[in-house]
Amino acid sequence: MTDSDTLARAFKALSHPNRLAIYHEFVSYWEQGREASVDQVPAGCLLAEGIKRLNIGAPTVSHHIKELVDAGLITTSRQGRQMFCAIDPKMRERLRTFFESPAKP
Amino acid sequence: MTDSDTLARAFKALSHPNRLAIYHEFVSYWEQGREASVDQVPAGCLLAEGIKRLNIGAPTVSHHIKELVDAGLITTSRQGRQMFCAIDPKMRERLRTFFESPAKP
DNA sequence: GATTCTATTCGATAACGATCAAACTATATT
DNA sequence: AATATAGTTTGATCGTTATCGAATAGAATC
Repeated sequence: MTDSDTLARAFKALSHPNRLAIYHEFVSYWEQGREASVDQVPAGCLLAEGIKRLNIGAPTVSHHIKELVDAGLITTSRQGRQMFCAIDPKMRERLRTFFESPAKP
Repeated sequence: MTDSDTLARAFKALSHPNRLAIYHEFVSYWEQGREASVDQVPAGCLLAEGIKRLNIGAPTVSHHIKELVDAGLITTSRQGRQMFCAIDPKMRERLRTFFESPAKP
């Protein structure tokens, strides 16, 4: 897959309002945790407090998270029956530089 | 439209490889032109040399450009029968800051 | 081991989007 | 006026996707 396709795929993952909201929720946790050395966010916050406002079901959230993972935007791990999601800083930085001028595609 | 929807819409416009390529072509021209005080790019480059490699027809290019405009990523103007496209620097900057950490959504 | 909790997979549906060919509009050239 | 050029609109097709309910899987708790 070309670098251009990688970018397009990441943008596609962020192109849906609900998925963008989920990603942004993870970003918030991630930034809070930087000083506390916590870089992983329980996905439970999605189904419980966080994403409940989105009014979408669990299968849909699962689908969206898979898309974010496949696009390289986040990573996941597991502990027990909970899933943990973390922002992938490399992809985030790659996307930031794309919008820099002069661009480095 | 909320700011979040604005972002999602911009990402959607960039989520298709061909549209991303078109946008990026405009970015290249825009950056070259900065020193030369030229901030507008002839769309003719699309149909002629530039976008010909994409192997898509004129109606599709027109559709894609409209999407980029509607998403606020570029602006267009006209001189005679030619269309001119220019990057919208504000939206570009807005997207760049979205990927900054800490994020300012 | 039965139940509960968290997440995933499956199958279906309904909406959306990329693309094209054909027809059309507007501008420029002759 | 006739023709050519640049882009748009329309209508259709075909693939993709967001979403759900139901069923499933795995892990913790009782």
